[in-house]
Amino acid sequence: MPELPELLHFKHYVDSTALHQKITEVAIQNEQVLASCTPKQMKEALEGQSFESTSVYGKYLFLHTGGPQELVMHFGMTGRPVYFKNKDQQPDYPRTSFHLKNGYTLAFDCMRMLGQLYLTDHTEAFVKEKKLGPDVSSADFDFGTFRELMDGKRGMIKSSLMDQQFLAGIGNECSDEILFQSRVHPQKKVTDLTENLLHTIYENIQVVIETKLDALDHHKELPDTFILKHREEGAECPNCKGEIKRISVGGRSGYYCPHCQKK
DNA sequence: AATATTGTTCAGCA
DNA sequence: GTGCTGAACAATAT
Repeated sequence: MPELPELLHFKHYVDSTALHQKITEVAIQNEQVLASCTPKQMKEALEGQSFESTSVYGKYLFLHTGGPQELVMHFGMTGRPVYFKNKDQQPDYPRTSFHLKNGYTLAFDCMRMLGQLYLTDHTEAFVKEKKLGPDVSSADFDFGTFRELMDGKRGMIKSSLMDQQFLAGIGNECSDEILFQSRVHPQKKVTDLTENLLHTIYENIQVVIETKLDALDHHKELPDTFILKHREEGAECPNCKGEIKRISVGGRSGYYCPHCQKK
């Protein structure tokens, strides 16, 4: 679930809760989620520090401390940050918990344990090491950049959108929505896209991310015109009332409307 | 009981 | 090198 809109929402959540509080203890419930350090290193790097600010790049959330090391969260399929005080608000699957001076805890909650925590001393070096493409929510990500990148692609559009080393932040659900809004078949070859369609896709990347983020931040529902509200086989297409179909693209299930989205 | 789910990574093949 | 497929990772719901 966590794609760029969720990551930005998580950023807003952490920014409005867990900042500027001394970390009194780091409790590691499951070592498996530590991707680049030992429990000891994690504790030594963060205990006594505080989270001062956050930033997002693609599907990674960076929690900047005043110290030399910063924390990086990757949420896998089922992760989320949870800020709570009392036991009855404690999430079900905390894998690492950051206890704060004010009595609250910021937990890295991750049911399926595919999420990872990293320590890094440079955000930029981390992004480079992961070979991530441009973050699609960045102001630098203009149409020229997008078109130039697409020039070098030979595969299917849905796979390309989801390739984090190509573009950072778009996952399975967002790619389905971007392509539905653009009326482009998920398996259409990038080389077959016209300049016009490329521009439509580019615009819809922003529309989908902004709409999803707005819905998350303000507890609103997605518009009924979104395929994400009808994302199951046999559901009714909100545009033509035809049947939504499921296909496998790049090893993932893609949902689309065969009538509205032609190759 | 079998299958699908979300994201990443890697092996194997064209 | 690129792209596609399938598997593996974990745990849950249907």
